[in-house]
Amino acid sequence: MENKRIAEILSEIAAMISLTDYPTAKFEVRAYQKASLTIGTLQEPIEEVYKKGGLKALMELPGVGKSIASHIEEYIKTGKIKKYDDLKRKYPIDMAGLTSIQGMGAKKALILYKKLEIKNIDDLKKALEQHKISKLEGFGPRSEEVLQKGLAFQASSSGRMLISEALPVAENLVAQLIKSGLVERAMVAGSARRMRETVGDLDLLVISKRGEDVMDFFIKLKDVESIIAKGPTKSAVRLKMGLNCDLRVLEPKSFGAAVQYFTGSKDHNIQVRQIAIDKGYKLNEYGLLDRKGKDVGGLEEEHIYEKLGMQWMPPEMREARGEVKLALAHKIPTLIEVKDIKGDLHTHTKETDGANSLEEMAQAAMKLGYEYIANTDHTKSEPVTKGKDDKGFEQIMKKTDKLNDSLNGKFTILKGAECDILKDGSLDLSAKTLKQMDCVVGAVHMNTKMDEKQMTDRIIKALDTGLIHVLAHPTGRIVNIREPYKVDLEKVAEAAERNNVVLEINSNSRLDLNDTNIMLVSKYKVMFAIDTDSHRTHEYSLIRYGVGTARRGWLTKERVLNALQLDKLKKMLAK
DNA sequence: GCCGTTTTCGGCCCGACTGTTTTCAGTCG
Repeated sequence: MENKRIAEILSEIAAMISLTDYPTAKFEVRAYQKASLTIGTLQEPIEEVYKKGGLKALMELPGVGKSIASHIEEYIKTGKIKKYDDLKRKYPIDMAGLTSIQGMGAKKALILYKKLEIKNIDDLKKALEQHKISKLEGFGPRSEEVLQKGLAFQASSSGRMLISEALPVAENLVAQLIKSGLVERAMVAGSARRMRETVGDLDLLVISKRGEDVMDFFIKLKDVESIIAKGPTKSAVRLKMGLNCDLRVLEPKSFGAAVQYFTGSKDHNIQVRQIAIDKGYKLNEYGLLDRKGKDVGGLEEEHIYEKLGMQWMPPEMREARGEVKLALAHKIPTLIEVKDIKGDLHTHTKETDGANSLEEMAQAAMKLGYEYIANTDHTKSEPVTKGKDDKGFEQIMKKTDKLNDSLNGKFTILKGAECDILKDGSLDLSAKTLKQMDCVVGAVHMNTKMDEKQMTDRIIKALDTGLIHVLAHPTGRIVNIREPYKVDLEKVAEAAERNNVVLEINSNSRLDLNDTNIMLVSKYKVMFAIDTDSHRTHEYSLIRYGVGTARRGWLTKERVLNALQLDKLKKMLAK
């Protein structure tokens, strides 16, 4: 799976083009950035897209035209892109790495390269330590401070990758192992199976009698960058996408115990092992053994838990947050599943910053078996997104009515907006416009650097208008990129309960609310909406990560608004 | 470089903020 690498190359090309000054450069930059975003969020391996439909299929991706499609083709065929290599010779800088630091763009990176020969993050660190940067023209002590902070934030999140980037790669590796014919079973374990929001490495398990052949096959896969260790039962490799991956080959009789063991979490396993000890057993990755060393566990993970007097529980719950107690009491809740989701209440179109038309978004949702979506394009305070004013939304709503008529009730587009909650807690559209909408998603995007009380008051004031149905990404964070703003979530939940406002679990790269926040606010009588915040049709597939996050927060479908059928949903929204 | 109720050329999101300046460039959203 080369999606991440290709996305990175495209974005690096964009950065390098931004250093040139021919007239159309800035538009080219945007084109490459857009294409990078498309490939980066694609859940299907780009090689598969190409294999199925060739160059034409690539060109159907939003923002990908003839030229970028042929670059991608070149990469799939040869592992190289000439345009990229040429630019790289001109600018031998780790653009992707350096520009990933907040406060550093392509132009600054170029100056630092020319003046101080800074090529990568390590060079930057050294230059900062020696305070060389503040002495440069155009830079000052504040510049050093900002970059220092950017580096620190990056270091605190580095090495762990967003689940929606990591899991498709893991699943693709599993698919290749199964396809090889060398294994009887294969699966993803570890934190990826538990749907943790970020994962530090990938753990794969297979059953096979041909361990050495499996390993030979595994280390030669195209995804592998280098081999860290290789043996007949355990190998570890560095993947090109930037994570390490462990593969274990097991005998069938150990599979259940190994799946349990390697799924974790570590703390969960410690608790489970203690129960095994209390019952006179020994539990390890090879089996559940009685005092005589006889394996009594059985072949599946379920058998292990059963034998210990516990109910099996979804991997998402295994974080030692009380699930072991529940399992012993046989009170594990039935968690929400992807198939329970009936629609998406937070979507964008190319009217603002999306890539597809409303019709395309609706068609794609229908294909998934959804009953409805809410169209929630941006409002005017965000010119970046081409955000619309009252007039703009009147037009969008008219179009939506027409489109709904043509759909004959087979599918429903709810009228809405992702309405900015402004600095003072007021809303970015008039009450008159908002009252005409079925689903208003309120969101904080700007002026996020206020203190906790100010931010909490701001959000509560917005909720108290009674005009908001869903509070989007309630803490404003983006995983690995932006920290949450300071806000008292419990007070917000209290206001949400009072105003019948639904709290969002954003499935996109925000994963906001996250698992612990969901648990925190669950004690209030609030509903949740699991949305994808899709800006292109294929982002609907991110729903599994929102559902995974909800499951990590122990949510059942009864608490999820968009698990309701349309008529019931409408009644709830009307409240 | 992409894209098309403006359809194969000529548009394409732009204002706020910051730190460095002294009228602005770079970055971010």
